[in-house]
Amino acid sequence: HSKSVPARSAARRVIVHVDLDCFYAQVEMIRNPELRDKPLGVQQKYLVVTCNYEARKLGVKKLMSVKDAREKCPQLVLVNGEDLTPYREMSYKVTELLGEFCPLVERLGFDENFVDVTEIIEKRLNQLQQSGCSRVCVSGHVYNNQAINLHDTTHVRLVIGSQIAEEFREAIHARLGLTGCAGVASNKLLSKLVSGTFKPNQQTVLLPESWRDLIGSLDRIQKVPGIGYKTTKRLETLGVKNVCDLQVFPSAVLEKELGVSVAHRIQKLSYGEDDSPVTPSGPPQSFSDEDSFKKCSTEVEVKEKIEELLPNLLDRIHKDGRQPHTVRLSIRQFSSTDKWFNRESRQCPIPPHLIQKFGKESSNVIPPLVDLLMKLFRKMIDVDLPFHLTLLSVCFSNLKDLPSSKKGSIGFYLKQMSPPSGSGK
DNA sequence: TGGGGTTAT
DNA sequence: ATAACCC
Repeated sequence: HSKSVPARSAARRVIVHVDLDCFYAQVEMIRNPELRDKPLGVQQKYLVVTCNYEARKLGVKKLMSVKDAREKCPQLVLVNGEDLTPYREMSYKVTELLGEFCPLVERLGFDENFVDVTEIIEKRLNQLQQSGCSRVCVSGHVYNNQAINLHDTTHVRLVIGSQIAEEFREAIHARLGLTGCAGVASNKLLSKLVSGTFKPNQQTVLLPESWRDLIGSLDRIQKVPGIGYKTTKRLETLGVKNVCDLQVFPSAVLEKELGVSVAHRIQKLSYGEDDSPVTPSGPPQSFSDEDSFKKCSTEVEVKEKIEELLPNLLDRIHKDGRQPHTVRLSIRQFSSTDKWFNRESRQCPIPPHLIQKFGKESSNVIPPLVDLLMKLFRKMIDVDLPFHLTLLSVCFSNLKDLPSSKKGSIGFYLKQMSPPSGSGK
């Protein structure tokens, strides 16, 4: 079936990137409609992590401190967003909805999804041919206002992609009440970059002839998705400051500094090339819950914090229906220099007799789990010496389906995968 | 800077 | 177990 792309050597994909507008703030406005017309910020600890457009007009920015935000905008309404449950739930509804259109949906964080719509377009092209219709009309913006050539089949396919993107956004709005942006292009990198070009609640398609302009519009190299903080620092060492520098930089030198794999990948990114597939995310690989604080310096406090984190986590695991086989405890220790980046963790298998208890309603898994986690804690921290933690995190991973005998509410969106159809071999 | 996630080594 | 990346 997948080998049915023979002579069409331009076997180009069409990818849609969907990016919800100020997601947490939108969810909060749905939860409490009175907040609709007010400047709203979502607060975690002393940060405003996101805010609605009312607030942005008044000068509030993402990740601004609460102090600065209130100075800028005294009327700002703040809601606490430290419990991600409502956002996580809405996030999966969006992914689930996109999954109704097509199986290739990949999540990126809570508010972004990539959808490979190549196959949907293939079907629509056939329908169009059969009905003898040659009129196709673009939805939303065309990057650079580039003229569309309807004799160019690549253009036509991207235009149909723009129509599908419009349907995605309409469905998300009609069914979930959320607005967002979309970008349509031939790969994930470009679709993501182009989705941000017209900003709230709009969409943009990139035609292949304009990729240079899109890439060239990136003022800093870290704006390339996939080139992060560390790589940027090392590129600066090499004198590579912008995307153009990276394009023409000698590959051999780059490989020596970053390794073959990274060097090759990011240099292709600098040409707008990205052959990474849209990988269906499916259900989560891990469940974690964390809390940060100013100071935690006794074993008793650590135990209390862990006990606070567990109920919520166990609830999520129970609703998921799968059983975790690994637990991890992560900490962040206070340090005046290098304040944010140093996390350590220890993990271990969950003993089988505890795993069994996970699904059970009445059983109290918490005390033995706390014990297990405190053992992990003592592997990291000598409790006889003074310590100063600023974060604790508990993560369950290595999730396995329970043996099919056990009945439960498998509450997840994963569509029943059709059993391996190829079977031959 | 929060409170999450993923993959590669 | 860590390090990099993403939001």
